[in-house]
Amino acid sequence: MTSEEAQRGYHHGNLRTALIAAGVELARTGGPSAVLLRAASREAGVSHNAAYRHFANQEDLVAAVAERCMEHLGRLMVARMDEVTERGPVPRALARLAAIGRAYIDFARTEPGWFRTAFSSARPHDDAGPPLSEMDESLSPYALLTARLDEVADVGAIAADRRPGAEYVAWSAVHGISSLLLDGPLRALPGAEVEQVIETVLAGVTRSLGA
Amino acid sequence: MTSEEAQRGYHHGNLRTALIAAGVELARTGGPSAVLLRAASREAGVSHNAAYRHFANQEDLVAAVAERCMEHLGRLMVARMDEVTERGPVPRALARLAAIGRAYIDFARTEPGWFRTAFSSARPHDDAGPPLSEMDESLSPYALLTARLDEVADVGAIAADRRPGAEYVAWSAVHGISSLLLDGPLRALPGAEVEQVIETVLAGVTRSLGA
DNA sequence: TGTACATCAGTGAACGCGCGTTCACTGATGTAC
DNA sequence: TGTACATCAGTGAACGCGCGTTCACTGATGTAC
Repeated sequence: MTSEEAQRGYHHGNLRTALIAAGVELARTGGPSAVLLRAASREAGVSHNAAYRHFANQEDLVAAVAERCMEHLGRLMVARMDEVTERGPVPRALARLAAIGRAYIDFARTEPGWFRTAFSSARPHDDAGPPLSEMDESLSPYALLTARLDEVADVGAIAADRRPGAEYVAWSAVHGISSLLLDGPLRALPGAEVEQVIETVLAGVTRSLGA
Repeated sequence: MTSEEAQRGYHHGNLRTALIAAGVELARTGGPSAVLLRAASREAGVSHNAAYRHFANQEDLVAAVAERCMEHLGRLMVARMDEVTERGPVPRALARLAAIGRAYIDFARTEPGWFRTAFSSARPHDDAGPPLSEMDESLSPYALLTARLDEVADVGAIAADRRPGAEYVAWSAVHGISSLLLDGPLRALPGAEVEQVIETVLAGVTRSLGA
């Protein structure tokens, strides 16, 4: 049902998918404010009000595009995590944690439009209840981070009293440096210095865990 | 010269100041994208193209407004820092550092429009050369942070090898939690939990210094 | 002190732009009998 | 298998909106002599 539908082609059929794909491309270059109904329709080769058959309004389209951007981020994190080659349990767990942090930062730097879009309309994170989105939960950056921290705790590389709230410390640092490199006063920092700053921040996170 | 000018009133005279003030109010409610030439002119009670006598274009106005927002942030940081009552050198230095971090986060939460605007057009941070802006350097959040870290180092509460790059670790964590609370999945977190998260992050920063 | 003139700050009308959204419509697809 | 009909997906024209920016202008301010 889903897979045949996705193959059917544009002119009749999966316009919703096509519009989201077009929106993702617009977001890539121009960020969330470039995700316009008319532009996406144009890109999809369709009249500019056909979109209303698939989205209630522009906000709806942006939300769908944002979800795809978040998925892209999650996928990069998983890919980088899986590349880790360390063998010992402790080095491996720490390397996997660092890898997803690195991926997050790299995503912000190489795909700033997607990064900004992903967080422009993020739904609130609710602990209970059915998910508000259709996104694969295993690609959620937050879920990935939690799993990594659990891993680190499992191998005993983090003091028990430092596990609670560790998500926020790690996420804040990584999200913060990403934002500062994009929008902040670090925007024009030369490449070599950027590398050093990233290393320092990631090391700071590890250290704050008491590892 | 500057002070008489600033008192002269709107209708003839310091329209530039009036437009920036109007822009700051617009930014407060609607963020950087609400800082429009026509809206600011309207607010200042002037025809919508009078602004071109004082600003080259809209971007110019936004940059001026952003600078004022950054000043507001700096002022809050200084005020909170000066409220610290701790007496011993080490607790005092650490409390002053935590106070500016708290102020930064509080500013983001209570004045999200200003916070976003401040970072929407931040000029690159350059180490040498004349300042690109007219902003009082002593109100620069970065300068304030550096001074606080120096203080902490001076009283011996931070290992010498951890001082380099400490700005980035602290700033990233504080900026990150601020952004996540505004735009990220933490947006809808209940107030009590927010307090706890902030405490955890600030504690993580202190810990990462080895203090 | 008075006058001629340049300069400066603001006005009002107009331009073109692209957007979101709504309307009545058309043509294709699917379904009941 | 054929036919009538409902439903669905897309069209094309139009609306109103507010914006940035430019133009020729006017009236006030300041300055040289």
